[in-house]
Formats: sequence, structure tokens, C-alpha cells
Amino acid sequence: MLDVNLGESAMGHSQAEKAQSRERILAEASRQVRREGLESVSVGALMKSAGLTHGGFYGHFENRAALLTEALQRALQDSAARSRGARENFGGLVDAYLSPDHRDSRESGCAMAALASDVARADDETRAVMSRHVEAFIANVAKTLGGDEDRAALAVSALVGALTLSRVMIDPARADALLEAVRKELGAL
Amino acid sequence: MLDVNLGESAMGHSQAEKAQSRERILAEASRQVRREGLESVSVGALMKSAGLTHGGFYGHFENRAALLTEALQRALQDSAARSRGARENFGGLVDAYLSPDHRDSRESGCAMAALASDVARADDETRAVMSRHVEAFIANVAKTLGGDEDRAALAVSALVGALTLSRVMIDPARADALLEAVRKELGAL
DNA sequence: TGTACATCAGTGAACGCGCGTTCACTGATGTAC
DNA sequence: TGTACATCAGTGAACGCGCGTTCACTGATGTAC
Repeated sequence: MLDVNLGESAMGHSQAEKAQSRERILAEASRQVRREGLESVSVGALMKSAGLTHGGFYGHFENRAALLTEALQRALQDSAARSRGARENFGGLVDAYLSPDHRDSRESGCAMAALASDVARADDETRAVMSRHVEAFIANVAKTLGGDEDRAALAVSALVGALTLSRVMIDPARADALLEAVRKELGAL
Repeated sequence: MLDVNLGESAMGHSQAEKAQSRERILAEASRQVRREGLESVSVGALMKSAGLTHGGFYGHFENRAALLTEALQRALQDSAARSRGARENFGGLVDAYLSPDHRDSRESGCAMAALASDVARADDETRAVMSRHVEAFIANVAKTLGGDEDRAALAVSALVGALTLSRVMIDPARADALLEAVRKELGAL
């Protein structure tokens, strides 16, 4: 729930404010899909948390499905930006990706780990969006591994798998141990 | 949609038939959660595909949430049984798990890969159910790797991650290539 | 610069729909005698 | 073994609810003169 203060007037009417509204809706949706899944987003609740009412939604997006595609795209871009700093350094990427901190911040973390199972059963357009990011992630990791694409495929699979499984595990010590084990093994590659 | 032929009488009334009905509901739910996700199951559609009407559901399960917990449990058991044959042989497990055939049969395949993202954001009871299976899977793989638990954690993470990402990828050739790369890398461990 | 007006961002009531759940009922099962 | 009856598996109408979407409306914005 954002508490947006627009001052005297309760409603924004300018074109600049419309762009800001769209941005708020999309940013909130990008976080929500990672926190609770693609299907968890309801138009009414989303607009409310963007400080608007449900009816205005259709001035920004054609329908709910179109919003979800854009939100997934945004979520993937956000999380790709987060790991961009670690591009040169495989060990650093592994340590950051498999940190307890990343595991515990789903809504701002890697959208591939948060949504891979969901997208695996989604429509072709949605799968295509994430496909591009999977390939880009593998290609980037390959660069830090002397161009070894196969090794990069293993590393990315293990990163995504370990983060997701660590989020499943209910015993915090075992969840941490899984991350640490995979960090150690990947670091030794 | 099952087309169950009960012969002359359209409805089963015996205790044995009730047990069979419950079994059909659960088996169908176990497949459906893997095919379309935990949240995809609706009581009405599930009962219809079990050859019954929606009202009878509550004679078998307390409510929808209880059914989902049992369905997840069943799905995990089913898929664990499938990989039981490969327990002694790490290479064989890797080849079977990362086969295009396994990727293309979500509804009868590994429930961890099909539902990890979903369960990561589910309630504690649901996470606890899958947690046990994650730990058991790692322990079983460790046995085939001379007791190396860390290496087993890497292998299981990579298996689950690679299968899920392969299901995301929309280009069949690249999806196959991902599986093959990870098969090769894990086989060399 | 000031005024008159068209535009359009956002509101909120209303819609049809599918959902989970309840319940009075039907009729076969299975048991007591 | 046969009969009378309690049990209970399954049916289907009904419920309240939240959903996505539509639309007539409000009032600030921004532009033509």
C-alpha cells in the first residue's frame, strides 16, 4: 500500500502524472509477481496499492494479461540489472546470487528463480519473454567462464535451482546449508 | 475427463467405491497440480474429471486447501517412485531426469521441478511437505556420489533448475541443448 | 495574457461469471433381526 | 435366507463473494483564439 500524497488535488490529471501512474502500477506489479506469482495479481488490489481505483487500469493497459506480460518483462529487467555489477566475476556472482539475503527478498530478487515454474506452463508469448533472459544470463555467465557455454548452463541451472529450493526448505539452517553447499561447489568449478 | 463406466447404476454407493472415488480425485489432482500449478485446481473441474459432481467433494476432503496439500504429497511420492529405479546409478538418474521425455511430461514428472516456485511462496505446511522430499532427494543422490552431500546439493539444484528452465525455453533446439549441456557437465562430476 | 472549450486521467457503480462451500435430497448399501 | 431400516455416497440447486471489465461521469489540464 503506497500512500501517495498528491497535495491539494487528490487526483493527477496531467500527461506527466499519467506516465508516473503507469510507472507505479508496473513497478508494483513487477514486485508482486515475484513475491506471490503471476496469477496472484488482481487488477483491483494492484491499482489500490498504486494509489488509484480499479477503473483507471484500462487507460494504462489493454487488459490483465497484457499487464502481466509487461510486469514479467520489467521484473526480469530489474533483476538482470541487479546482477550486472557481477558480470566480470563468476565467484562474486555466485556468492551474491546464493546469499541468504537474495533468498529472503523474493520481490526484488531474480525473476527467473521466482517465476520459472509459473512461466514453464504459461502461454508462448510469456515463455518467449523469459527465454530471452535465460539465454542472456547463460551467455553472460559463459563470458566469466572463458566462454564455456556448457559450464555456464550448469552454473545457471544450479543457481536458479538452489535459490528456489532454498526458498522451499522450511528449516532455516538446512536452507542456508543448501545455499552454502552449492556456493562452495560452484566456486570450485 | 475420465469416462468411468459404472454399468447399470450411474452412481457408486459402496464403501469400496468411495475409496476408489477418493483415489481417482487424488490421482487426477496430483497430475493437474504438476501440469497447471497448485492454484489451477478448481473443485468443480476436478470432480468432473473424476466423473463426479462438485457437491460430493466435501465427503472426501475437508476443503480445497486440504486437497491441495494431499495432492502435492501424492505428486511428490509419485515422482519419487519414478526415479527410485535409478538410485544406484548417478549417470542413469541424470540421463533420465534431464531427458526431453521427462521435460515434456510435466503431469507425470518430478513434482519438485513442476512446483518449486509455487511452493516457495506457499504456507508453512505446504513447504514442509516438499522440504522433506528435497532433503530425501539430496540424500539419495549423495549415496550415488560416495556420500558427498555438497556435490549432491549441486547436482539436485542443477537437475531441478535445468529441467524447469528447459520447460521455459520456447525454441525446442535450445531447450534440448540446455538439457544436453547440463547432462554432460553433471556426468563429468 | 486571459478566456472558452476540448481533451482525457481517474472515479466508482454496475455487469456477468466462476469460484468454494452448504444442504436438502435420492437411492443403493449393508446390517440387525 | 429374507425383510425392514439406518446409513451414507453422490446429486444439483443455491449462497455469498471476488474477479475482470465496462461505462457514464467529474474535474483538472492544456490549447486555440
